[in-house]
Amino acid sequence: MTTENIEELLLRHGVKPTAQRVVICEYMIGTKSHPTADDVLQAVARKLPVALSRATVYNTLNCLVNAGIIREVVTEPDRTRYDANMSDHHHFVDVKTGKILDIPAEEIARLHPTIGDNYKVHSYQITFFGEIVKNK
Amino acid sequence: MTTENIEELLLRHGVKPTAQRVVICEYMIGTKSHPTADDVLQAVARKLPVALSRATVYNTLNCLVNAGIIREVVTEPDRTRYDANMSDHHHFVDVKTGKILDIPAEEIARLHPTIGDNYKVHSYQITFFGEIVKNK
DNA sequence: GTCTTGGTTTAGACTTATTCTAAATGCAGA
DNA sequence: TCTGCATTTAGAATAAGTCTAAACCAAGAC
Repeated sequence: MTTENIEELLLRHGVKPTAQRVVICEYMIGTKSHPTADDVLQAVARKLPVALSRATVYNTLNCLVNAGIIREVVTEPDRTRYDANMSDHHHFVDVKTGKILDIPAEEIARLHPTIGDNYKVHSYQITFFGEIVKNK
Repeated sequence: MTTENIEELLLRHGVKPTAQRVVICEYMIGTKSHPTADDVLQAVARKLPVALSRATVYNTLNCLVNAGIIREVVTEPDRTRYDANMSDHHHFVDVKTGKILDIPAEEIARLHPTIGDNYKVHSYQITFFGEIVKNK
């Protein structure tokens, strides 16, 4: 994706495309990994002519989340990861390497708690976020 | 559950039942909430004749997790919650109050992303933990 | 072109959850 | 009773993330 396209993407979501935001967004769109804020800082800092502040990385990531351009992934309790894949999908965490893979929603049916084709599932967790309609 | 039963439970799982562990485990078994380590400390500290150290609460909770007596619940990125309900279930987070409810696995089918009987689901996330068998 | 305004970025201080450390404690077995 | 080893403790250390106040900068007003 070109820089101009990134700028358009940001504008379309109501985010003013500053240099920092463009380069962070570009990185997020271009990676399939699920980086932490610190990963983003490491990867992006050198691409900017000026110093990039940690606070700006956090600001920008939160900004992109609020704009609906990326989403948070909560798999570990001590750090937030981010994912620019906004399609309907879930996550598979390799407990040995910590690697996180995207699992398309339509593939879920094949992933039975016992054994899938490509994955051996030790455990899984479904978390719903929403509102209680009728409280017992 | 009586204190003797808690001790037996701990022994059965290979955990030496010290006074601190018994009282923490008892609290976990007795609550349906999903307390943080700090919640546990607040609730349990007064029940012990001696001071209870924060480190002991963390040690004990990790110990109970490793023993398979309780499990971690990861719904927020900045704190770990614990759950003594070891049955096959998932979680519903009320985004307004932060309240966490247990959803039995067999009830999942009724919880469609659109609307359930009792819950309005805004979003949900499934996270699998396991090993990659065949890596593409 | 300059001035003003409001949003953005910055460095560093701060907060908060969790882990680490080293000393004190206390049970279990000899 | 003595000894050894796991457990507990208080407080220091670590690390993710937020806050703050000052500097910066782009866009519109004049």
